[in-house]
Amino acid sequence: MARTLKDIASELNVSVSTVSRVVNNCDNVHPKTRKRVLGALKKYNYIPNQVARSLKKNYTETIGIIIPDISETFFAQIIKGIDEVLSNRNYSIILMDSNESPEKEEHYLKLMFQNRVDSLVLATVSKEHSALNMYISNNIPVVFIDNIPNLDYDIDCVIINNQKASIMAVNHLIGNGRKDIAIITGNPLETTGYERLEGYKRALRQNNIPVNSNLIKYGNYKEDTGYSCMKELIEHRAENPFNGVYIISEKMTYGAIKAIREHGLTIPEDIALVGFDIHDKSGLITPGITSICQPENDIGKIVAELIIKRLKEKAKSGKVSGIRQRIILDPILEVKVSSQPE
Amino acid sequence: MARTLKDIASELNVSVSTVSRVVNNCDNVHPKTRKRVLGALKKYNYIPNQVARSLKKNYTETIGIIIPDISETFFAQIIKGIDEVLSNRNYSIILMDSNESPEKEEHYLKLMFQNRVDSLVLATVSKEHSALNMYISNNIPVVFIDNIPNLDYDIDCVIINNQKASIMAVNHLIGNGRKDIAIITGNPLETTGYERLEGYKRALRQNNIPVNSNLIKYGNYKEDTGYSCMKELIEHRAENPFNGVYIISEKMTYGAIKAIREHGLTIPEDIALVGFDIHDKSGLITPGITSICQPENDIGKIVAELIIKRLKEKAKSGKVSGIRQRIILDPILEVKVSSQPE
DNA sequence: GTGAAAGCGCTAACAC
DNA sequence: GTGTTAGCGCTTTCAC
Repeated sequence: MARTLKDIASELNVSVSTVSRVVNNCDNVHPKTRKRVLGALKKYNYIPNQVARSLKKNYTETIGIIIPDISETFFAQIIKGIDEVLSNRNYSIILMDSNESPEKEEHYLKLMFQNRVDSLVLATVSKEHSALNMYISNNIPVVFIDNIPNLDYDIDCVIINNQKASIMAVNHLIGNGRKDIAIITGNPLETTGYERLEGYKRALRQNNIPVNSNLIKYGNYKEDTGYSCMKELIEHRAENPFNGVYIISEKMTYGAIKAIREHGLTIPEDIALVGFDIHDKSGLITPGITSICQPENDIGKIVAELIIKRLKEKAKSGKVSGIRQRIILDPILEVKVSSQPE
Repeated sequence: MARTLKDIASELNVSVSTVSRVVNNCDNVHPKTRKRVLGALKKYNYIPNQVARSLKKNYTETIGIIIPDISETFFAQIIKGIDEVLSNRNYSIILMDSNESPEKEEHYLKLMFQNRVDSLVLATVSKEHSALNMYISNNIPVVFIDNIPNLDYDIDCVIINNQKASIMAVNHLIGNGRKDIAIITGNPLETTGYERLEGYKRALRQNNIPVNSNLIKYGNYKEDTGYSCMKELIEHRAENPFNGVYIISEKMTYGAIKAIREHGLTIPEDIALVGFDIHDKSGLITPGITSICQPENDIGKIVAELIIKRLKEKAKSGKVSGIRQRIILDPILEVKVSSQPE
């Protein structure tokens, strides 16, 4: 079973093109012939070879996704959103997990290209984006999520307003009576780290609170740095007191909470806390963590729609045209107990 | 940039085969020629077309993974394990999320085959496995994880000892003084649901505790059924009292806890609880949830190694040979507060 | 309405 | 050590 067009054709004494026409539902096939062919297709359980098709048609109906950590709910949900839209159109997803490593990301960028994905979704962790050139110069649409690179050409991206997210978080803490607010942010050379830090500073300034650089810690989004940054903050609490903290990633938030508890401090009494991307639908975490959340499913769907649009343009005009879009969604502040007044 | 072998060849006035030899590091190329070709390859930033290669070589260096829910930590971690091993060997992963739907699974099974994946990893949610025939009859190795199908031929799988998992969970509850133990399990037509339920019954019998079918509830692994099953249990508590519960999936555990809290009951005082696949490294959930855990990373790596082995066999003998392996790993019981004596 | 044939980009057997 | 050639399975143009 599942042989080639040729097999089916010679079985029925028709030409491959006729069989191909039936497979692809083209007209100009006699109803009788069609019926015969359809029968044989069924009988031999024929399934077209996408590889051959791709080579011929010069597209693969495949899109690539490179993300830093599939086990982060944020990315998993985005993938689900993309998958929902794209799988209906018979696209397949090639997924690679860079594990926060720029080297792996670069390797994967090549591997994806080698696979000739029609389009790429990238949550970059790299500062160096020369490997993207092959996509750009070959007219392969790239859509950025989460982090966006600093490039001298326009890009498509679907992100949230990161400054706004921070302003919401910090204003909320201030509104609840906290003035000495620390932040655990990401690498400021990445847009997410940078923008979220900027928003934090802006919010403080707007409230006439001086920015204390000793209350700014830089992690790498992973749990252990959330832990170590918080530990440092707590250990220097005498010189640099704080009673609120804002942490810009899911896993760092977990690590930070762990550190706070280990030091016998309580949330929110000693430290009011706002996290990021905390999904605790069932309310299992006590106290409930106030968090900035991103509309992952929307992001995924919008990414998919944008890709479809770019691919259509390309099919029409031969190249990715249209003005690149920065689609910026609003973050959501989910208020729970961790940030409430004492 | 990134053109074809032909382009490079005509640029240098050599044949495509020479260029191909250089690209593939074959010998029988004059060092001088090699150098020239290498230079051109670099200059034009040549990246081989995997699609053409796949068509010619009759394998794609691609493996497919179909799972029911990428946002479950269990599956995400398995994928990371597989990826770690396979990406080093230049394999790419095509991922599809069936979202617990048998229809989607079947569709994806076809789509994967159409993509001519070299091998398939499947966590099936279906009772009907005829779509697997195309893999079997075309000698494409399939490795099952999590759930295994009831088929009349041998299969490769990497799973945990599900009966043992339940026995550990139930014995632990009994050891902590609970005798009236409920279970929220999965569909008993699936092996995970069935085996975990069997283990539960066995453990009770071994302890001379009668099985009360009113304390057995069937969910679908998702959060809302964990919630509704627990609700039912609690509402019929007068007739069918219980003071311990064992829940066989991550998300159902979350749902169940939510229901327990909403009814004003406490864990472990009113209900001692053992969950499944709960990863709470930072100890955020209070009380800490005692849980059966699976060694996901190991599972992923073993799956990948098994695939490599099968693919090697196939390369050698032309077909997937060797006796199919059921690799059964031990579950781990992580004891926290939720199951401790009052 | 149908078939013949070229060709997508590559590999590999064979010839020289 | 290098080139020529056939062909992987398919789509599509062009004849008829």
